[in-house]
Amino acid sequence: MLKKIDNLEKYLRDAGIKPSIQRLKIFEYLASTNSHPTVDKIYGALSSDIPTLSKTTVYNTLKLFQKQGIILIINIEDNETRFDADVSFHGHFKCIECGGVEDFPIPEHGKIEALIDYDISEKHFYIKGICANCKKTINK
Amino acid sequence: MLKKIDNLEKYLRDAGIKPSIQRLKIFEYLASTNSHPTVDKIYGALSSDIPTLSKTTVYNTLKLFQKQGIILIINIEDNETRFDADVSFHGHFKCIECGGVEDFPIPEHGKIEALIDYDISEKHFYIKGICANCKKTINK
DNA sequence: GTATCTGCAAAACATTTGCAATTCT
DNA sequence: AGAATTGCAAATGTTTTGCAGATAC
Repeated sequence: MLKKIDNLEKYLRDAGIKPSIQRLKIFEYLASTNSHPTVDKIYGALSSDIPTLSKTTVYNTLKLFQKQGIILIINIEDNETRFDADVSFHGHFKCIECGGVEDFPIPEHGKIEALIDYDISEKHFYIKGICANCKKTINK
Repeated sequence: MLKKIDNLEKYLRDAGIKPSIQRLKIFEYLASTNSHPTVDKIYGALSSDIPTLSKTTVYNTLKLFQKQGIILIINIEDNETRFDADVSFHGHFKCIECGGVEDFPIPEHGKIEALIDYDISEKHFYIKGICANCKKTINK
């Protein structure tokens, strides 16, 4: 769960990122949704708000955010890179019916870390299957 | 750990795959290495053996293998799709120094499944960090 | 002889790069 | 003014598609 950010400009500055309009809006959008959007989705969601926005800027910004550690890149499908403003360790569930991606908590992950004696910089866990909604629809 | 396959042709047939030369060699190569190779690596490794091999066939074959459930697609980096002939649940460790990907066992994964009440079709867990070898080199 | 499989060439798509214009301080 | 940021257009790289020839049953 992403913790509430009360001062977004400060949040970015503290991460070493100058808060331009584009950067603020991109992060704000990412933090406001739990849909784990792609570059295309982010661009589409903001281009009416910032008509001059370019995809290059979305790419640049997301790359910068990741470098500075305030977002995670989610690679579930090889043809679909998604982004998450919640950098705490949690699982991702992708529905193979509707394509949606949801979060789920992973309580006892200390045990997983104990399995590896290397230096860990990132941990990812994801599951694919059929979500509750699609399951209902299919059974009709 | 990939179980030993004594009759590869039968293994493919049982999975509903006609064992052409290309398919046999591609699976054989995938099962023989623990490097989790990319399409490019697979193609490069086999093209001297099968000079007429095309990348399209490698793509087609891997897609078929995945559909029939005898390989896994490993998405760790967004610009690098890797493949694994071991479809049992295990973790992947990617070294951010040397780029290598290793397997590691995940013993108590029943607990992870219990966290999700949806129908699960695939489970993936991966970690990034610095491998033992690179750690040694860096400390020099 | 009909189905399937293979592999070339072109197309499609996502991402990156070079660079000029813009913005910020 | 000087440095960083943005955004266009072109380049790159990977994967897919259309189709013709080869192979298998």
